[in-house]
Amino acid sequence: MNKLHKDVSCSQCGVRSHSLFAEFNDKEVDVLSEHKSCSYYKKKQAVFLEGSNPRGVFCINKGKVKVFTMGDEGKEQIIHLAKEGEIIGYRSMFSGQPYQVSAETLEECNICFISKENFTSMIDSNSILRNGILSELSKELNERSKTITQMSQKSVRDRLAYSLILLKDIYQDEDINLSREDLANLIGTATETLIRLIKQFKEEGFIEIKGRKIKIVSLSALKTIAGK
Amino acid sequence: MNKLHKDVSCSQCGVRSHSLFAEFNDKEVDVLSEHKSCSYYKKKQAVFLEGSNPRGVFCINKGKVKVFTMGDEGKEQIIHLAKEGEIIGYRSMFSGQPYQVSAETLEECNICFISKENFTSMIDSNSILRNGILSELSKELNERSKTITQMSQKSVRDRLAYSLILLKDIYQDEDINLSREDLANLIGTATETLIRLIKQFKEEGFIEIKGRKIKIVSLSALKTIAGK
DNA sequence: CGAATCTTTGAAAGACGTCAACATTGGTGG
DNA sequence: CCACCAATGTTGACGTCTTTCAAAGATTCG
Repeated sequence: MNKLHKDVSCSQCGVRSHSLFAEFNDKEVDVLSEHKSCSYYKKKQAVFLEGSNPRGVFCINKGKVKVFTMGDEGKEQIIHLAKEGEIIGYRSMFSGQPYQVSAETLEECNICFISKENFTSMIDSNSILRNGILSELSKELNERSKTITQMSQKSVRDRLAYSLILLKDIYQDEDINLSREDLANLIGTATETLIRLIKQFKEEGFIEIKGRKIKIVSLSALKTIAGK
Repeated sequence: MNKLHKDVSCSQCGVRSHSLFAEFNDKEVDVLSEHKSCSYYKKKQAVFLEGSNPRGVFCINKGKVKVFTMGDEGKEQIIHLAKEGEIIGYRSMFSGQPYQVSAETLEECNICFISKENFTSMIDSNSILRNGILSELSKELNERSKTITQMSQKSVRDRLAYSLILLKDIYQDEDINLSREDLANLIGTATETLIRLIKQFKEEGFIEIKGRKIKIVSLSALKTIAGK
């Protein structure tokens, strides 16, 4: 990716078709495009911070972002991994609260910004977008219910299997490329415990390790461990 | 409460002012009232079931309801406790999925039902309700993020303290009256572990026990344990 | 009053976190 | 381009929190 970032027009944006803006007509896309601004983010750069006030939403054009909260003892809990096409940062916007989570890039990213005013006016005038957002929020709520249940009822080993399946979806054909610490913070365990379990999975032949990168060899085995 | 339940008019409903319908004008309240139907639910009665298809939303007029998922091994995880004035069951409705959670009364309840058609048409025509729902969904999402973090980072003891604080809010001046199993399923632990910790809290003087009922004596001590 | 359900206690095993030491890696400046 | 340092990853040992199983009390409700 070029460090000298060029604005991408929304009409040219390859990931728009997978986003909440997929159903926009040409006119709406143009309006959107006029009102957004794009930025290049380097790896590990903050997108927004827990406690600050939302000024708009972020649309990921390229790259992956982790969304996390900071626990009382300063340990991160990763709540969500966002990839190309996803919009982040709108939840707290609707509730009028400061951000309850932080977002940080996991790799180099292009991320567009749409101001609160523009976004809310789009919602008011566009029932498809509105319904898309309601649907999205509802699905996320369901996902988080599931995560809560997992956290409280499943062993770390089971959760690792489950998370690897999730990550497969996010990284597609690429190898999974997260720091051990991030992976541990996603699963909700200590880094050392995670490392031991990764080793187990490798020895059992479910995954391959190349440095920090993880390649899933037997998705089906992982699914068996992860449960439903 | 009388088993022979009488329909309450929404205009007469004492808890409407704490609900999403608080901002409705007289006309809107009348429309709402016409389209809803009320039912009496006995204790431990199902309101809706995980896996079934949403046909509308439920507005709690009286009583408390637990919302929970069933983990792989058949253990409940309570996601939320709903009380008077709350509307439940609309999340899956928006996402077009079957219910991902079940809801069951914790005590005798009066619960009104509003059909999907009526509810969505209200949303479409009423931007205040719409924004209220967006705000509500967002807040819940934030709460669940916090719960995930708690589940993964806090000890059962800390979580018990936290949950008791929450329950104080729900039961107000009444004593907390949940089965040990429900309390364990809220906190995400085994019933036996919960019982041992309750005993500890009693011995430490934070709470009093009267049969299954729990009375909070020192909220501040619990807050210290629960953390931020 | 008795059956069923809920609650409590004990004992033992296991999962997981923490601490400490060591190994490896990747990025940076020389 | 290399060498070095800081950050990241790995391993071992140990303690403890939590679960599980089993069984005995206590309540509740018909």
